[in-house]
Amino acid sequence: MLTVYNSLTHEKEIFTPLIPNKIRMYVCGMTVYDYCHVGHARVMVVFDMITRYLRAIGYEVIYVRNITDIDDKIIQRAIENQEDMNQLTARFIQAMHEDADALGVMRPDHEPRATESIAEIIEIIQQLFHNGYAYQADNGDVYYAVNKFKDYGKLSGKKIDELRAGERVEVEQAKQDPLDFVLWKTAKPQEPAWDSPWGKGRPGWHIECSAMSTHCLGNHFDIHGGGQDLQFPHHENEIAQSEGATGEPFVNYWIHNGFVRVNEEKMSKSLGNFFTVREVLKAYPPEVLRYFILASHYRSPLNYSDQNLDTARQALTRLYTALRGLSATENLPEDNEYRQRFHQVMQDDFNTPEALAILFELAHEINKHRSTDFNQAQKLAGELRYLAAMLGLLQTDSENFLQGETEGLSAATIENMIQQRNAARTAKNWKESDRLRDELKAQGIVLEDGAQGTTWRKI
RNA sequence: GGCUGAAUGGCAGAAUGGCUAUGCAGCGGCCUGCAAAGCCGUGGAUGUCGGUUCGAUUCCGGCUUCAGCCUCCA
Repeated sequence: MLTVYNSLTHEKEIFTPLIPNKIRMYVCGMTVYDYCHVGHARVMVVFDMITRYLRAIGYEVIYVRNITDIDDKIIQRAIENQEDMNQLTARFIQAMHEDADALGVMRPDHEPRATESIAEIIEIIQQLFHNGYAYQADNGDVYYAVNKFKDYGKLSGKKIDELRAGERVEVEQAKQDPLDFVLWKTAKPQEPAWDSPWGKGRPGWHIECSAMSTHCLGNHFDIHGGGQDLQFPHHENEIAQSEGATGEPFVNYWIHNGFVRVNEEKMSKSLGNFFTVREVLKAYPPEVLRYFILASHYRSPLNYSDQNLDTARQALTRLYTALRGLSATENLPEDNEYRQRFHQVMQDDFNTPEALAILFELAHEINKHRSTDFNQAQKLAGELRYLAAMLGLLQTDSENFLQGETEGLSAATIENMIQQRNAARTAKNWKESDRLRDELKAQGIVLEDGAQGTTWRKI
């Protein structure tokens, strides 16, 4: 039985899809005017984990994650760069895909782009006009009349009156109500624009998600996800738009992941305290970043620091060390205690920290058995890889992870030095053998003398 | 000011009305030429004040502190 925390009700709920065995999920993706930072990585990894897990337990999942490729910041950045807007977005879409691939994030089934969904956007705005939720102001912009939508605030727990009381936005004169938000923006000269019944312009931010999600998944679907910061106003507005246009319930389960923090402060573009994914990947293998993200529950804050990434690397090293020398192709054991517990914790709102703890217990068992009952160790290793796959972890070869790309010393050089050292050891020339070991250590290579000979790994 | 959420051992991070989280770090031992890895053992925690209870870190209330949203943000 799968339970999921629903932001709409603030409770863990038993998950029931609208269509048996089929899950339709939409996640708000990136605005592509810059490189992805760790906060974006968290969204990608978390919903990738969720998708993998849902598929692993037998659901057919249609996963949609949009790309926002038209918005104020993109236009502004293109001007700053003196770059064609489409060229700019194409560059960062490619960079995003590279980052996602590195992190083991599978591509969504659909990746709709705002600029390719203009027809759907216009259609839904027309529907909003028809239902009395939209109006065109004197300046030509089209707005959503928030006070027409009865349930406004149901996701974020905000009340319209309180929002008004706390109003501190500069009021756009054209709006009937300060809370109204734009559906269609009239184009200024030089700005990218599309034809519409309301003149040349471009879509507001919120409407694209309503248009793309319902277009890809239907008016009413199962899961809508994104970062916590989108809960208000973005997702609140999406509900108002979608339900206002279709007259149907929009989404059953809202899933929001927590923020990444730096020194107890939200990592964000506006604060400028962000680390891009590619920056982090210069210092750490991508799987370490993925592990780091999954080592906290998706709704908890995640504190970014080198120390925490170092710990993640050590933890992952322990798992890979347990798998070392054991083939992954062995037959899986029958259903067992570990697997049952793994599913139990994962089905409790995707508790990946608990799931990882179970993987460590497996690693421990493997280590205990490997010298006494190799066959059993082999089976447990198969189980470990099988369960880790549901999290998108431990999918590479142990040696690959432990030895990695050897910068500086080549594998051949290292092997050569190991041979020299072993010759010295045979001659009981400890001074020389220790010297060679220290020399390798200075290059970041650790030697381990085992029963089957000497192995090495990177620190 | 309004609304969310959080406070767990040296660090990270789960869980639970009474019972081992887990990883890293520490300590003792085994293994090793010495190490490393691994194994065995071990110390150490629930912000604060009340309440409910036989018993609360866990439930309820107050307080303090922190983060977030209320403006673009994953």
